[in-house]
Amino acid sequence: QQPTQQQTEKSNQSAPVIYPWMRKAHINNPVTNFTNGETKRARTAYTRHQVLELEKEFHFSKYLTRRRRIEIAHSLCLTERQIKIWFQNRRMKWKKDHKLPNTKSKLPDTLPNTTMSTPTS
Amino acid sequence: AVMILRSRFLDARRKRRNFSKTATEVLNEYFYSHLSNPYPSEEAKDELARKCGISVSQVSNWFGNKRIRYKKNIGKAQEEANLYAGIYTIN
DNA sequence: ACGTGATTTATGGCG
DNA sequence: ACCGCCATAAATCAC
Repeated sequence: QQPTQQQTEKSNQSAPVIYPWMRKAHINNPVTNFTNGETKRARTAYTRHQVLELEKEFHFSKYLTRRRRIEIAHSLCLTERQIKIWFQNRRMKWKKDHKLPNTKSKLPDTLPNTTMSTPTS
Repeated sequence: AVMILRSRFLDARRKRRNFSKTATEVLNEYFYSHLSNPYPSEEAKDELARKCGISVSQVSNWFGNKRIRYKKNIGKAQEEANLYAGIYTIN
């Protein structure tokens, strides 16, 4: 067990730089992984039933009243916060799906000049 | 049961394809030359998307995946990817 | 089987 | 104080 090597090789200047963005974030309610000693963040996968119901509700209305949120939370065994966040995420997804995938040029109109050179699809 | 299988057909990720080699090269070049802060601005994403022939959200996906997967390594084959930026960290 | 692009839960900042 | 939007993290899916 003597790694008598200091790794003073030529490839020395590369790896060890750790910038702040590389640190872990959001490491709460971790799941104890014994096999590797790793501590992973738990990400609960909602059941098909839960998603189906949420999806139905979303189709009915994109926004929730406080009252409705409480009802759904109880009926699906999720927290109010989870319901709220699910709807937020769902709205984001809806926006992504719903906006035209191509020609996202946000140029309003009123082109200053007519030098538009053949958009060509 | 059939419903379940059916829903998988409609998933977009079904049709997943890898980006072109040049696109990946462009993205990696940006990533490694901004290793200290690999968070492209909206304008930078726009330009990367144009250069790579992919959408802006695909650029965002790529950087999200890249950051997480880089972190999960730190000092593995990541050194070897240093071929891209060398030592000139522009940030 | 694994690599990689995409999607799904979840956080935090800001308005 | 609260809630929505947004960019992002992290895990996971699926080809």
